[in-house]
Amino acid sequence: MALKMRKSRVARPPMCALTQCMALLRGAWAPNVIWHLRDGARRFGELRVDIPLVSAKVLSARLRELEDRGLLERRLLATSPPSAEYSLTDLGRELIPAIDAVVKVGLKLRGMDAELPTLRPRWNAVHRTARRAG
Amino acid sequence: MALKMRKSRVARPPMCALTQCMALLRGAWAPNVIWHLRDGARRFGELRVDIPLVSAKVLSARLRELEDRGLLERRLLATSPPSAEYSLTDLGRELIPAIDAVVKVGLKLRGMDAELPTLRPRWNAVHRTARRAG
DNA sequence: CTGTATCCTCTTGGATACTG
DNA sequence: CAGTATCCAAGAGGATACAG
Repeated sequence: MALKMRKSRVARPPMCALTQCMALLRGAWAPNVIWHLRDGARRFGELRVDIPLVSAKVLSARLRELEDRGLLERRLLATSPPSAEYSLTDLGRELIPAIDAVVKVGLKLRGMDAELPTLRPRWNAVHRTARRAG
Repeated sequence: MALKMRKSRVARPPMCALTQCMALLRGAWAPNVIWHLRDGARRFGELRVDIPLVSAKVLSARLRELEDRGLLERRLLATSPPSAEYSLTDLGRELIPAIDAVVKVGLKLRGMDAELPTLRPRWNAVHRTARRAG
């Protein structure tokens, strides 16, 4: 064999931790939800305004998922029009630094040159439903 | 209205930067690929060993995607069994801190209590193909 | 060794309509 | 307001076979 194999350069803990932690942030919206809860509780409708392109169904699904994983808590409010508040748990707050790092990189990339090369899986072509008569 | 709306708490730049940057890391394997290239070039087969559960097709697709986005470079080697090396571009290297933060959080979560609650979309139940007669 | 092609499944996400 | 239900589309990913 012409090349000698350079193998097992990483002891594997980082890989698993990365995959597992990324699994917590799966999907297009989970990080955004956590991000918008970083300063305190928000209500369902508020999150829909914070994250304009997300549909009610997906936001609902993400919130439930993140709740199941113990990253956030749901609190029913006994108001006249019934409302709900979502807030991060301590576990959920642990993810803030990671998301923050991603945000920083994202900002830096646009700042430097960074085309962020036409990456709009389709989150640009939608825009119709989410912006409710705004 | 009983509650006053607390809206536009975020000026929106972070949200877009988050989404855009997360789009660069889409999928289960893109972050792992970048992570395993952080110390230098790796060949296709080496990456398959580094990231044991990834299939050839997906690894190929991710590599091409990341190449298209300018995050890594592919270099054909004129060896007797033809081989290829992948290495991060400067742009790709920009993402290291973000991934690093995710890894750190992942490690901390397992360290503290963190069940990382049975989150194995299916990356645990596979294991058959990727481990080639290991 | 380095991929690609096909086929198939599961997940994510959107649109719309509907309930409490 | 806060969701849920249904239907549908696109993407991610795996298995297998095959090509350069």
